[in-house]
Amino acid sequence: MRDAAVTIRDVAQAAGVSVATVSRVFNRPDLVTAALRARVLTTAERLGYVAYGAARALASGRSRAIGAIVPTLDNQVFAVCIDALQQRLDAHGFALLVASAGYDAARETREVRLLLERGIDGLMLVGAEHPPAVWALLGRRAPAVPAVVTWTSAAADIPVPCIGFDNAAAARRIVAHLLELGHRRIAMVAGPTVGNDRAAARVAGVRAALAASGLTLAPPYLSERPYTVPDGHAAALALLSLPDPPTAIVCGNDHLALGALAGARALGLSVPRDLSITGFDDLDFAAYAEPPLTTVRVPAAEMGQRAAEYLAAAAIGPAPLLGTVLEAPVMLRASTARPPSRLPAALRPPRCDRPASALR
Amino acid sequence: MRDAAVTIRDVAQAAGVSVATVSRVFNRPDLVTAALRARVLTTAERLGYVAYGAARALASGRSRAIGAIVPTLDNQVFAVCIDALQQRLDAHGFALLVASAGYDAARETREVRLLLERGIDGLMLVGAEHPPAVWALLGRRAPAVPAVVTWTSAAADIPVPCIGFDNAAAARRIVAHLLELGHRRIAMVAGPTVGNDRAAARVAGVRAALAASGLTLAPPYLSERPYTVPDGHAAALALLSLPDPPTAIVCGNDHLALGALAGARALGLSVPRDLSITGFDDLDFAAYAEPPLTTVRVPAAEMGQRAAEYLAAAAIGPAPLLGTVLEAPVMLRASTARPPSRLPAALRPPRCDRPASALR
DNA sequence: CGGCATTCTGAAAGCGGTTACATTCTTCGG
DNA sequence: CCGAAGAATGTAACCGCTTTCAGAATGCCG
Repeated sequence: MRDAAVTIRDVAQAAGVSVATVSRVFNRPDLVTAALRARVLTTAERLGYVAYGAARALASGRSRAIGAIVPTLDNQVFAVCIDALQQRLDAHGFALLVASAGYDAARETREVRLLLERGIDGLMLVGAEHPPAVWALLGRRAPAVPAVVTWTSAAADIPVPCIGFDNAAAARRIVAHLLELGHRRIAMVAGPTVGNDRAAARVAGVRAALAASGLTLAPPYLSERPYTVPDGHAAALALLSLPDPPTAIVCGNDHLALGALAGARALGLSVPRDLSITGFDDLDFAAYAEPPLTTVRVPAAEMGQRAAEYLAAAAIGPAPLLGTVLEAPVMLRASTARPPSRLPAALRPPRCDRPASALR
Repeated sequence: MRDAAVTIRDVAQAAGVSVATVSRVFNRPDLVTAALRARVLTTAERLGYVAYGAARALASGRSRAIGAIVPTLDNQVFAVCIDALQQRLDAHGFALLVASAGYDAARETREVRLLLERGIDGLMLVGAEHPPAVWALLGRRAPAVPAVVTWTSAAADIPVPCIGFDNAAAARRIVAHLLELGHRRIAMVAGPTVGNDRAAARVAGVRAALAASGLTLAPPYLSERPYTVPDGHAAALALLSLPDPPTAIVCGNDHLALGALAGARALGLSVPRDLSITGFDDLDFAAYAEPPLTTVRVPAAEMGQRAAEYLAAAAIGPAPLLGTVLEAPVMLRASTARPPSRLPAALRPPRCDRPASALR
């Protein structure tokens, strides 16, 4: 395969020095005389020498590669994080191996193993909830492979530092906003909570805020749906066809909220006049939705950057960080307002003198 | 670093066999007796043995890793492609190294070098236009590292296969649709075309379609903007404040279109009654925008999958593929309609008896 | 101008696997 | 029952680079 590739030996020979010197020119340039260094560099350039990472990793014991596993890259919020992670890692000379686990614990374990096999020097994970096998795998190498967990701040029982935000608190704040506006019938369309501590924390936060006002959250006011726009649409339709429809719908993320917005529109409802809707993530379409979406801004890029800084450092020496809680502010926009004083016309039971189709 | 890591030698010793046998158990299991194989596997499992990729790569000459460089992961369309690429690669036992080049040729060259250094067995690139250094680097290893170029179908002068679609044709079709509806004043908000053959091809396509109807495209009807929502907003505002505003705006991607939609709304225009707007990409918010966006569906996931299949194959043996042109259908939705019969009220020059603010 | 501390540079031993080749063990045909 | 072909396993030579250690070159001081 790499038959004709230029190796360090070729460079050494062409420059009339030893391989050790060539190696030093690239790794510890300060140890080599300026003149020699220049000669080697020139020769290397001329020959088109590209050091072979595998050999380097094998000899030095570090791969200068970091792994990251996200639930999916389909969701822009994770993609943004990965983008930031990669750029920052790049600045430190690390490469990024990505894998997506699709919200599946078994697949995640598999990916961790694969990444470890690749000799990664660090690993970024999303969320606090991971199969025990993951932690076991991580600890196997000695010393254990440095890892960070993002998207969460609850560092409770996990053996690695967190760089994230408080999902529950953010959910609480957005519900508090709704309560202040006067809403009492507040429903939630959550993401799937099994194996997903972030989704669960958001539900818990909503529930806590409601409880503080003597309200509760339970099906059918609480529904769990995959994080997609069509699911948000369907969920909103279901909620709004309830005999006692909510005046506000809290969505687990912006995709669900965008769908809910469309659902409300399909029913002839005006948001926020007839119904308030909130999202979570603050993706770039959120501020430009119709109406602009009140949502929680998730510091995706910043998590990526901080994770990169931490992992780059931890790959070299001992880890200087234990936990970081980032801000996740509520972005108040036009999709929330005071609840309507009475049931919106579009939701009222059909009467004989009006076309029943309004309810569809 | 990897002091206490379990090596193949540990497994061999514990299982009472030679390292060669252990290696064979994992790579050519058919060459080992079932009984022995089982014994080795059990021992490996018990010891928690994880083969070290770097050593493997060094000894075998292949890293089983593929690289991918995209302009940015911020744009969902690329993230979707990468997600598909990774999943498919995973099925073939390959890992994925990603990097983003931020539409910057120098940065891209750097990333290619870095990836090559990592010993990748294949590389996915976006678009046909790349600095010569990239091709040089790719050919340096012998045989050359297999590469694919996505997002384009114009395989003209590039030395690697393409898996993509015809940007110009898609743009032509969407403009044809507009022309059929009766539009004559058609403007375009394009992405930055320098160093970006896709953006340039879209402009060319629009121009070709217009030319076929005796129309032309030039500033101020043509403006280039970064691919962001706010830029689409600003561009639409600029276009609509022209003395002779367009009745349709073709946008280089969905982000620009979403911004344009918001811009039109801000001016009090109703889309599509007063103005038609089209996008490109068909991101998941497009169908749920208000109004739903007429756009071109870019086969992002499919390009990722096909690139994975090709690269996985090419990494093993000779490449079985030369070029694939995928469909990029126009999705007709509600953001396009016949042009208004006369200048919309909101765009008419202010008169003394109406508030001038309508124009802002 | 010699001796010693200080730099630089080179030789060579791995790093943890893979794999060509040698060796040993089976299995049969003659 | 012997010998050879064939199957299974072991031996050891790399893969390309880093890094320790020793030796050569240089600079400084007395």
